[in-house]
Amino acid sequence: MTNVDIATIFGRVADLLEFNAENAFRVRAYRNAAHTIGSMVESLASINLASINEHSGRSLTDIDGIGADLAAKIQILLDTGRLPLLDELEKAVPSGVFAIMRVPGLGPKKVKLLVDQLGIDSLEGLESACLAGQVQDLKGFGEKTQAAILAAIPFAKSPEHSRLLWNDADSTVQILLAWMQTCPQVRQIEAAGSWRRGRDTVGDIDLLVECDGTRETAQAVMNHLHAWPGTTEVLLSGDTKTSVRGPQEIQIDLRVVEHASFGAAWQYFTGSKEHNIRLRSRARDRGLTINEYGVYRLADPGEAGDSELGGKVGESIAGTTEADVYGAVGLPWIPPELREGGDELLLAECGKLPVLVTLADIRGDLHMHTTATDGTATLGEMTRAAIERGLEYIAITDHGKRVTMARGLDEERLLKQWAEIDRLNASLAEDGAPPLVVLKGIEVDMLEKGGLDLPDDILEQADWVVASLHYGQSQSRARITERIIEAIENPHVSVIGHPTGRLLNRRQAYDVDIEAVIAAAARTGTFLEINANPWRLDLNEHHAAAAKKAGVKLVISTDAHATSGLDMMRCGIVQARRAGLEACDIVNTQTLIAFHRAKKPGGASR
DNA sequence: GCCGTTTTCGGCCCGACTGTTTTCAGTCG
Repeated sequence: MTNVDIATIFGRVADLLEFNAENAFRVRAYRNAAHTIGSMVESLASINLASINEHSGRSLTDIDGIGADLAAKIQILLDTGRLPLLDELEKAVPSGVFAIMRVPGLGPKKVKLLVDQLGIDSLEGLESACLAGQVQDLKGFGEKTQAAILAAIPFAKSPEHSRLLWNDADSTVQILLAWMQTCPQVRQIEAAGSWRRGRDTVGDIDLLVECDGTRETAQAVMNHLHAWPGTTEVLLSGDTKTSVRGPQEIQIDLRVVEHASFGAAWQYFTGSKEHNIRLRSRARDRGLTINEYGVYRLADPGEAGDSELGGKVGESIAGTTEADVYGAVGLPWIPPELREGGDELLLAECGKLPVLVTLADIRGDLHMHTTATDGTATLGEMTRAAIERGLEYIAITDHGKRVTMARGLDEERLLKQWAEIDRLNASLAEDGAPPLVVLKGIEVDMLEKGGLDLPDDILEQADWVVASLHYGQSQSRARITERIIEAIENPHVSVIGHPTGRLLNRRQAYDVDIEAVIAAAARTGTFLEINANPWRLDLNEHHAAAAKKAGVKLVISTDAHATSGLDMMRCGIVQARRAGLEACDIVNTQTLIAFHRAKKPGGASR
């Protein structure tokens, strides 16, 4: 049982408990546990073993949100691979329920009614019941609800709606912001939600607009979104809030607020939900309450009234800016990338928030391809593009010969490329200080049978060696882990490229003991990559944070296959920020001289 | 089901929108 297995089981228990209308806080406890466990790198099995053997002070109940009961359930899962509670729940609930729950507008209560009263246990059954007019007669349903369900069934039937990659969502966000700014009633507009927190994928887009506070202007702003050429459908529209469907089926939520509430609303709509729950709990402890309109004292509820656009009229403490909202509960402003309901409030409280790395900190890019293998730009073109972007050094890392599909380089072609790089560097340096230094690199492949696809006597001549695993991804966890650790132990390997191999929305990571990989990297001084390609973002934020904790330095690289690929660096930066990384944790924020000093001994030095 | 410089019991974030209602429940974020 891996952490992910256990998290999945707890999530399923939460779903089923919710369907049974169990205590909402019990449901939340299972969901929280699933979320926490799913993002942990340290395996529950090893924590459990350590606590049983009593040679460690750490036990399962030390994990935030895991009490005696859940700890016992985790142990049962580790011992037997099954959870009796889940088996029981699944026996009592028809399996088609989860498909029905995916119909927008149908939650646990309504679905339970459909199941209990009409015996519906599938989407098909639901469809025929609607067509027969049976659904509208149920208590709490009606004609409109029945029609809405019927209209939404195709949506629920279609294959899992995948979330947008952050980079794709970002493009839509930029277009939307520009469009909305052409609306004269818009005084200020910002995007919030998971896009702002920089999650690797984004489920919907949240926009926040400030206007003068009257109903008419709020309506005009919402109408402007309805009129956006990308809007395909208006899902709902009230006094201050509207939702539409946009390109690629993405849902866009727009909220209109007054100036005095803008910061509170931005904070609220940025989330995450868990972060907001913790922040609001903290407010309650201090006799305050936070909503999207501001921070208020918890006194004289009778005095509270409503303004035209909603919100309490009473003793408001803060709300104009986010910093004021955090300040009202005694905290400094917290960067959105850290707002996931982990330990960020604690760090903020004791003044230990990291100073997160920014794009401006980056001096080099250490993973890219050229036309020598599967890139679309030549060595010269990539170099010019890097200079235009203000980089001080780059490493050319075309594929090694194992990647035959990309015409991977053998010894002869690689040495030829390196000679070309020597000449290029010389010409760049002709007029004094070179604008940029090109490093002689290679992306070697970790072979299925072990070892690398180029020999050590070649690799020792390189400035920079990326080792990646492209083949044999379905091998066992033990075998894949062994292959990667063997590469880490090679003195010439500088960094492990995209260490887990995931492709978002397309392919799972290969099965690898990432804890062991991180430990080996720490032991040998090998770097780990945060691959900035929007499909990869690999390592993910949890792994990258664990690497930092273990003392491993990270490299953010674009893996560019075209000059435009160099611009993806910002995606990697966002990922690194989510991991809480500072400039000093990232190798390619260093000057070229410091970078050479930081590499492990074994490679060539310039 | 978790959690505790007030607590081992009694709390647990907060509000908009819709449809079905006649004051509110369910859903969603």
